[in-house]
Amino acid sequence: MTDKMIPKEYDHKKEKYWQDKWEDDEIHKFIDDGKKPRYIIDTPPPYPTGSIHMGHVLNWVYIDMIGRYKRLNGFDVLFPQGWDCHGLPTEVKVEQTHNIKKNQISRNGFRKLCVDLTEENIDLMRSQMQSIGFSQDWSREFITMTPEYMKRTQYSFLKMVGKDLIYQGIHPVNWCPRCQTAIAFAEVEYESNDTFLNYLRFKGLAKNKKSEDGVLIATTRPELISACVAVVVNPEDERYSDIVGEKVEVPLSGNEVQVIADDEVDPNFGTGAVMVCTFGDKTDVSWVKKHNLDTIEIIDEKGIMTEAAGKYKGMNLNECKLSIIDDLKEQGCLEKQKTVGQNVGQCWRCETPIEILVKKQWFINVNKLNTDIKEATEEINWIPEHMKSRLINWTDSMQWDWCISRQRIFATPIPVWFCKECGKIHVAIEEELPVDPTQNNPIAIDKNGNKVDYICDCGSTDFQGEEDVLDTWMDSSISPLSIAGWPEPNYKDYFPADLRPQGHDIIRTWAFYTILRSKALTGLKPFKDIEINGMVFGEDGYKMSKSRGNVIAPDEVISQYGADALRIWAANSLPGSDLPFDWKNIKQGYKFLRKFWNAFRFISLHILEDEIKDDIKLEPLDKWILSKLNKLILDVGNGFNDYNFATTINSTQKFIWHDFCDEYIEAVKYRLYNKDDKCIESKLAGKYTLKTVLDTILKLLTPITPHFTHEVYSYFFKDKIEYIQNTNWPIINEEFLSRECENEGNIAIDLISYIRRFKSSSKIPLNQSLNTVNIYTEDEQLITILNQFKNDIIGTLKIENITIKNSKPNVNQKIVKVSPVMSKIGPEFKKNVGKIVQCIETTDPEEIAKNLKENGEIDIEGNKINESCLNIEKELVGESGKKIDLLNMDSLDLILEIIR
RNA sequence: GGACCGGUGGUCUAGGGGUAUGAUACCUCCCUGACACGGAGGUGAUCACGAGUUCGAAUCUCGUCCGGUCCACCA
Repeated sequence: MTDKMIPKEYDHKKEKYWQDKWEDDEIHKFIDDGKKPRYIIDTPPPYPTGSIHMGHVLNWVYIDMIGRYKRLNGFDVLFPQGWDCHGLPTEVKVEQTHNIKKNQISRNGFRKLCVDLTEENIDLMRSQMQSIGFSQDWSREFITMTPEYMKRTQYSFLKMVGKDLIYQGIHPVNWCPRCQTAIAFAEVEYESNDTFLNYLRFKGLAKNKKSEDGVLIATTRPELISACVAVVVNPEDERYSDIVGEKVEVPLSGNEVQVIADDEVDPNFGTGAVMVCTFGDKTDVSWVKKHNLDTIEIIDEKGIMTEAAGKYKGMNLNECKLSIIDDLKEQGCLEKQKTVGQNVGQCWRCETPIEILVKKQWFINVNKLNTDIKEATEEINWIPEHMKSRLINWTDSMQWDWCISRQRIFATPIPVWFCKECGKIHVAIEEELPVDPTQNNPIAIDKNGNKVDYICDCGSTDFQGEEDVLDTWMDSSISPLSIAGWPEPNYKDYFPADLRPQGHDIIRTWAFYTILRSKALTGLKPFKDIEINGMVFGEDGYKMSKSRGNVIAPDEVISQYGADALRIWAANSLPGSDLPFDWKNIKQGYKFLRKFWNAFRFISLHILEDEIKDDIKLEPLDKWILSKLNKLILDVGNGFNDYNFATTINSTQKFIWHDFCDEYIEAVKYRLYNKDDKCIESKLAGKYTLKTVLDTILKLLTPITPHFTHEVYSYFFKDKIEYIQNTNWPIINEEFLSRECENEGNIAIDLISYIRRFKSSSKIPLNQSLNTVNIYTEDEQLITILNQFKNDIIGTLKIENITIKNSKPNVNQKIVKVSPVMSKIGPEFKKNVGKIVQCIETTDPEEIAKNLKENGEIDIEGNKINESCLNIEKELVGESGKKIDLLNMDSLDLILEIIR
């Protein structure tokens, strides 16, 4: 042990010192020499917004605990950190900051501004992560906007094109008019609000009677009326049976459309007649396809009405809606308006309502991969298990292919050119990656292996580079492949990853896409375990969000209570369960560390000067705490292996605070302060035990509170730094793992706390000695046990004289109550329990006790009940001497006579 | 509308066939040679509701209500 001054109080400000030391000494580096088994973590690459939030803290504390736990268990851990850079928010931020629009400067210029902003944000977030003590190997950092990462993303595109899984096509796509790009279904979120359902009269054009009234349709989107291509009714709906097949006239536009029948129409909604517009929603798309209807492009990319809208051209959607409603009213076509609730799909990044436009886009053929995805999903170990069904459900609900092209700038370019002569698509070759086709012409490799200009089959060398870029999820969905070094041939040494930790909000995106890509590119599942963490709620019980004003920044907590306290809060939870933020829990963690620090200071006073030897004769109480310690090693290990973090931290805290500090340390103090040479052995046993417990629990706590344990551990050494992170996880010592030692110790602890309580309630100061304690019991086993613990009992309680007598004191014990022990009686007597319990409760307790004493059991209608099935409450009766207290313990069958 | 998770002392929580764990808050007492930023006690829960299975249900089954999350979506 060191002679360094140990401060009276633990200073969490020292956390920074350890973070820097770890970084300088690279103790979290992935060695990769093949000497240790590898453990690969597919760390989430967050979007570089500039600050991390409590959700990140929860997710990364889990990752970090596992990483540190695995390192202590002899694994070579790859814990990289990535950044998912591309995407709209950064573009928007750049546009705001520089007050420009993306089209006002060159693509490269705009891209450069995005890169600069992203780098700044990564720097900020990296240092915030370090301030929580996360143990990433920063030499393995990956950034999706770097050329080397983009090369992998583009290569994965090439590979999937080669497997016929990617195609370009003209399809309706979800379109964000604000971002002016296509988005995937996974990026559409639904918001509910109220709107008007408008009832519009379409004039019938046939000459028969039935069609005179035409048809009344109900729509929430009258602004699309000029794009109406049909009216649909349910084939079973008798109201419309005569008009099906007839033509009707669309109000305002005057177009003639046909009334068709389709059983997807709900006759009970609105009027049971629907106008199909291109495109109001997803059902419109399917009707257009099914009935081979026209499409009328009425909205442009910016959400402005086109030529096809006639007089409404140039208006935005809302202006158009108001104007059309006015005109409909004027013409008498609007028969009524009714408020209805609806869910509007909107862009998940900017919350603008999405439109469905028909566009030429790139798609991944999801249907070809669905079976593979589900197969891999089943092979993966989901924690918690029930999260698996979310992915299965999502996969089953896939209707459209994944649209992977975006009409933006800051993203990985799609490595494709179009021949300006013949229009043929040319996909880049591996050798020219990474490439931005808007900046470079395609190349080819000639017979001699030299790079030459690519010539189209038609002979042209004039190419138009694809301006569309890839969906950001195309970058992040290869993260486990990228960290494994794919497509290097040895990537399978690092793939599939051992662990994918992530939130449940991105199961349908990140988890789904990663599994899809991994199966498509390698045929393998991307990871073995997927741990899904819950969301962080504010103190008010709702999801933390700026709009609710319930956000607490991690920095705020760290500056007040330190990163370890924050980590304890996060660790006290389970994967899959949402976790409310709670200052009380943070403080509780902080208090725990303070308590442990004080215990450490006490221990250090006693193990400072001596060499602690191993071959020592332990006292029964030492064996008691050591048995509990070994049980703790088992529990904590199981907790980490099963991702049951709450159990881990709870059982550790309970052990340290109560078993160790409150009971063991108190009971062993007298030995440590004893100057008598005769007691040297038990003193050394105490020191050995204290040292062993301290040493072990530091290791058990290191994954959770690494700063604290490194600080404490550093006092074990004089002039050098040894990292506890570089030691080994404690091995369970089977010899000490003994239920018997624990039970016997519990008896002694019970007795000690009972007498302590007596002192306390009798207002005797705890450090004042007791003249005499006589223990009376007729239980011989109990006598043996108490004799073993005699010294510790005397010492702890400062008892001058103690006797343990196999007899009764000169008083009477009265049996006041006998009650059944259900856990014993239940399983043994099953159906007869009712009678037995009733009998016990109605019989005089003294009589039961008498029977029990005489026969060793009682007989209730043939059922033999012995003492272990009964709880016998006794009371002492009789005069106790003035200075003598007689106590009857509930939990142990003994009587105490105490002379003060 | 569908799926999943949950409803346990004032608050949060463990457990998941034998009447309940811990934390926090509150109350009482105690400065004992690591710690009053501590310790010892105490009050406080018919485990959402209803029915069923069982000798016995917080625990299993079914139904209801409430909360949360995800998904779908009606024009």
